[in-house]
Amino acid sequence: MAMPLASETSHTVRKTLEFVQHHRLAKGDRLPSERELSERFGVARSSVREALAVLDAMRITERKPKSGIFLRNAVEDGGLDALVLQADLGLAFDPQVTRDVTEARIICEGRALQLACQRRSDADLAKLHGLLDSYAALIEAGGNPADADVDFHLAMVAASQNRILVRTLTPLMLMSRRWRQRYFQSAEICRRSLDDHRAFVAAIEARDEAAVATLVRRHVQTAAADVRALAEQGGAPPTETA
Amino acid sequence: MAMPLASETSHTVRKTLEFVQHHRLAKGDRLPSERELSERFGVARSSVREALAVLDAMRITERKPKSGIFLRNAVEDGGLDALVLQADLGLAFDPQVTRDVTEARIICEGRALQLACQRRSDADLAKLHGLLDSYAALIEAGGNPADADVDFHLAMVAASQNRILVRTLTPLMLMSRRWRQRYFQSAEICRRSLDDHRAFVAAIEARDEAAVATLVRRHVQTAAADVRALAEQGGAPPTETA
DNA sequence: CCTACCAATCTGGTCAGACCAGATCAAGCA
DNA sequence: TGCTTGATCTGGTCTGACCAGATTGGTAGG
Repeated sequence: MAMPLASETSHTVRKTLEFVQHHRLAKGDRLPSERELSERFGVARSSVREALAVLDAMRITERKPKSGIFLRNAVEDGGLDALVLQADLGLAFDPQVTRDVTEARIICEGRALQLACQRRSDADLAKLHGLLDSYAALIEAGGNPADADVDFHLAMVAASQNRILVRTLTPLMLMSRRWRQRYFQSAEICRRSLDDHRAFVAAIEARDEAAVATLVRRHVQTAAADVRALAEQGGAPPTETA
Repeated sequence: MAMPLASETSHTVRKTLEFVQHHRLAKGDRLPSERELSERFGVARSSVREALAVLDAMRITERKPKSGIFLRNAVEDGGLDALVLQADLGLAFDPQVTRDVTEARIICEGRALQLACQRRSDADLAKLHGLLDSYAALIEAGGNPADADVDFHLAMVAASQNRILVRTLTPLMLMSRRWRQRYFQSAEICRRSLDDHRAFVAAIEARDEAAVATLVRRHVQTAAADVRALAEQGGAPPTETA
């Protein structure tokens, strides 16, 4: 799951965002016309329009009829989906954003898991145990658990019985998915992650809200720190221009 | 602000969502083909494709090449933007959703405003005072403060210096915007809202985290209760089929 | 009667070109 | 200089076409 983009439309969305970033366009700036973009990107105008419809829906661009296409927000000020898109596309990120994401995750997930302690059903617990097992198996097999990690965290949040919290946390999880894909290449880190997950399930099973709150803070902050360390030693962010 | 939809594309998005709702389509169900939808809606296939691109980006639909269009999620399980869309379109809502939104808002906004107490700058404070004044003036003039209310709350959250929290709360606020538009027709409620806003600013100014937390809980819960009461006395939800 | 295979059909993906009407802007007139 | 006006540009929408893979129904073979 979690790969929203498909073929030419996504290709054009990517190209457009890269164009914006490359040309340092700011809020209110005007983009080239649809016709020029289609020529520049080597796709039909209809494809450009589909991409722009998506960017419009994300409040990144604004198409003023008979006038032009304008940047409504810097990409980083658009909706959360825009940030997920940016992450999926491997575009550069403002470091402040990653710090803010970490903080927001701790707030939302922390409280969500406390609610999960209160409200979890036996079915929720069974599902978590199942996910835990497949998570362990995946790591054992040497796979990259980035996606499974997202699923696991969202399943825990779902035990709060609040679907809106799940939707709220989804983009926050997906945004960090790419970063963690590198991060999880370390077997040591995978093992530690698995241990944390076990602790999470145990705490939710015991309805131990205090333990869960502490776990969330430690788990998310540690992960963020590790990713940051990786980024620094790995040099510049992955702006991989296609 | 906060009116994302424009012309034919939005029209088709709306029609499509209405189709899904009317036909009680569930996750995994298949929609009619693009060609059939275009005929049914009386628009060109290209317009249908733009609308589908948007719905795809919102993870509501999934277009499987050469196969068909499938419902990835019930509308209510899509991204938060999808819910905002649904609210803007005036489509019916599951009551559980409104309860979940309230809870999520209390969690996120409560913590965000505590952070705002710690981190607010003088500029933040000045901006809040400014918004407060125009809010008061708007109510005095008999205008509907629904949009101004959204702006005010987001400005408070922005004082937390965490842009991701702002982005997270934005859809939660926008979603309830419609409900509150009716709610704010009562002068009494407007006055109470203004008093609350004053209290918010005072608490943030005094960096009183405890007061802010209490205020958020009371403010949001009261508003939700009032809206619920309105909905019950007002009869069925506004499913206004165009 | 059931299975296996194949061709007509359907589907999304993409492209090309056309028309409209309002916005824009520069040239030309007053 | 200032204002009008018309050529040009822009997004919005439609029509129609081709491609290649997915689907499916019917037929031939077991």
